[in-house]
Amino acid sequence: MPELPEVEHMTRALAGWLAGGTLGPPEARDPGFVSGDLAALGGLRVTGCRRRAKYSVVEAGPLALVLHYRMTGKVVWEPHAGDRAPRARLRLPVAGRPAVLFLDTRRLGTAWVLPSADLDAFFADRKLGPDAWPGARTGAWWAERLGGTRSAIKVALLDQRRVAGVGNIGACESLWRARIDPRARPAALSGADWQRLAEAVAAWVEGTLAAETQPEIHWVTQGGPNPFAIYGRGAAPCPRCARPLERLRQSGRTTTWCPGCQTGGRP
DNA sequence: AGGGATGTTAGAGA
DNA sequence: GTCTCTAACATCCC
Repeated sequence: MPELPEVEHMTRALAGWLAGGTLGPPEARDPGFVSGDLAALGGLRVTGCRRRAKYSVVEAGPLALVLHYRMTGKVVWEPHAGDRAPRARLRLPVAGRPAVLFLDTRRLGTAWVLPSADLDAFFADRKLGPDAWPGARTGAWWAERLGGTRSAIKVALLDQRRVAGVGNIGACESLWRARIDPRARPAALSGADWQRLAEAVAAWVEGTLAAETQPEIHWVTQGGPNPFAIYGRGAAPCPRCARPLERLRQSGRTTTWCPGCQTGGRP
């Protein structure tokens, strides 16, 4: 599930659980998702936790642990109840504190242990663009980052090389909030469209963060009402104009949108 | 039962 | 180089 705000939330949780603590010997179940010398983390003191795009970075002096949650990964505190045995499990003991677990039922998530000095190269290899949040992300900033592509704006938003952190939900929700047609070509967007997009992405990130009230993340699939304005709502009436929502397929991903009020840049 | 799902990556082809 | 599509990863949910 995790997109930028969920990864931000989990990274903050990691910081609260790990910062200043001394790691014990890590243990991995079905460790094909881990690369690098996991055991070497044992005995190191965690100096900081930070997020880059949809990655969490745990820095422990000379070594860093990088986590990517893909579709179903998450981090929790031990003991942890309620999950069926996840396919992937990485346990990080912390002296005098509860252990931290990285769990992933599907094992699509990945963990890397690498020298801290190699972090910049690690992210450079992935060709990630600048983070969508935080920072001064004005309409002009978005126009510069995405304006040079001929792809539809929805597809451009998902391209992590242009701007990192926006996923399928964030793209759909932000375009709806900004009243931009997901099929619009970036060249067709006005300054006002870009400005609304800038505000919409920030509102999506900050609203999602504000909705997480516990250190352990709450997953949409754990039940409860759909928290999104339009994502996953099929042909329900648009919450803004009441016209039935529609779905599109763009570059292999489903776009939910409202043809009634998402008119910015309309082709 | 089958299809789709919040992500990334590689490869093919236009 | 840009862009699109497909497959793969593995599991769950409708």
